[in-house]
Amino acid sequence: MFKLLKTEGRARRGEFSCAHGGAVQTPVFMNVGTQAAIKGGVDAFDLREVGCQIELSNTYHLHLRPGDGLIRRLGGLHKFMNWDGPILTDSGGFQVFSLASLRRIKEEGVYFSSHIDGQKIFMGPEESMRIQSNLGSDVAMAFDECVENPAAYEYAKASCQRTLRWLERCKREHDRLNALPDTVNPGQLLFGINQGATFPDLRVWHMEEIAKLDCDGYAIGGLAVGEPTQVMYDIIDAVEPHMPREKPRYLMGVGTPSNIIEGVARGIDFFDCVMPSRNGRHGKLFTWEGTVNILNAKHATDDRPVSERCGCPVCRRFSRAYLRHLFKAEETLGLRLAVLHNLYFYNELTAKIREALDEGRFADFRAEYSEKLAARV
RNA sequence: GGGGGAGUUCCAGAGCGGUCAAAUGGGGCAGACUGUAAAUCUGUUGCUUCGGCUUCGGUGGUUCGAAUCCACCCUCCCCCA
Repeated sequence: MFKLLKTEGRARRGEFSCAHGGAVQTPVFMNVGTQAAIKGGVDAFDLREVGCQIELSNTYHLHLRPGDGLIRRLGGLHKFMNWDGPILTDSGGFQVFSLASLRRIKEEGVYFSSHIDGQKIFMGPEESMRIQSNLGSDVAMAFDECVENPAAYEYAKASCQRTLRWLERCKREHDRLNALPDTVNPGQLLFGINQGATFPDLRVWHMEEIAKLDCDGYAIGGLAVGEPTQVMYDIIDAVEPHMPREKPRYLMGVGTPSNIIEGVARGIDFFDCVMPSRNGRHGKLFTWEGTVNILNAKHATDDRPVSERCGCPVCRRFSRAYLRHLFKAEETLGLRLAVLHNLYFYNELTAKIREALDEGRFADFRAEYSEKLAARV
């Protein structure tokens, strides 16, 4: 399921397989399609075009609309969105954070009032597992509480203890569902999620506890939610030595191109982030030279592509002037092209990281790009 | 020819004696965005050597003080002939 091919320092080069993917090459960036679509008008065929290896969708959102029962009846999420590659589903734990004003947390689970129509929705570990089972994703994420930073120590402690109890319930329900005769994807894997806010002792304790549950992979959650970047790196440094070496590690929701390089350097294999799609829709384009704001006046007459060294379908065909025009004219084609470019960049970034690892020069790669990619050009 | 209405900062459009460099939209310029309630949100938008200076169709006037009141002129719109 996960094969560690090579290491350089703490950085890892690996291969991950699941029911819909022979070998996902890691480190990998998962392309985010929350509602079974990449925002900005990008579909499953486009995902192939931009080099996506694995897609991510969301339990809470698909449960609300169109409903996981419906998706199950229509043959599962892969068929529904016509993506036959690997899919990881986030559990709804992030919505405990992002929809904080619309929910109440109890021991049994979380009571949401739907952000769409206010309807009362209960989601606990078992519900999240059932929904993800109905979706038939290849990797289900444990239902957790993503705690906002900065957090009070006592709250973070009680929360990660509860998240541990929830993981035990997730595991039990997940195993039960996988064994049912009519399960959509009986090969579905389960990843546990580490929490503990910015407190190294909580993080390490929690990681050691969840490691005992023998999940198929382990994620670090609850980062990039308010704390300074250096604190995020420090927490990864603290937790990583306690993560099972032979299992994939996923840093949830992260991040900027340089966050990804720094995450790899700290032993992370999987990443996901809305940044390439959201920032793309907002006119911010990632390149090897730094970030381009295509809306800036200086691009109005620029006939060059967004990046001379980018091989993406957008840079091969269109100029900065044209892209800027599309944004200014509010043509949705602009959003689509920007998102395609950014996803291509993120997928290429991880491809280059893998290449560097394969050739034993990741340290050089990191030194060259980690800061450079944060520049604005 | 007669009657009525209107001209405000890039645009639309408030303001109708001082608290007006002038509301609010739009446009322009810039910024934010990290397991997506986000094609969203925020700032800024006359000039300035930061003391002030020049703006509300034009000219002249009333007033301590005018985008706001008066006179004439210019332009545009509507109705009647």
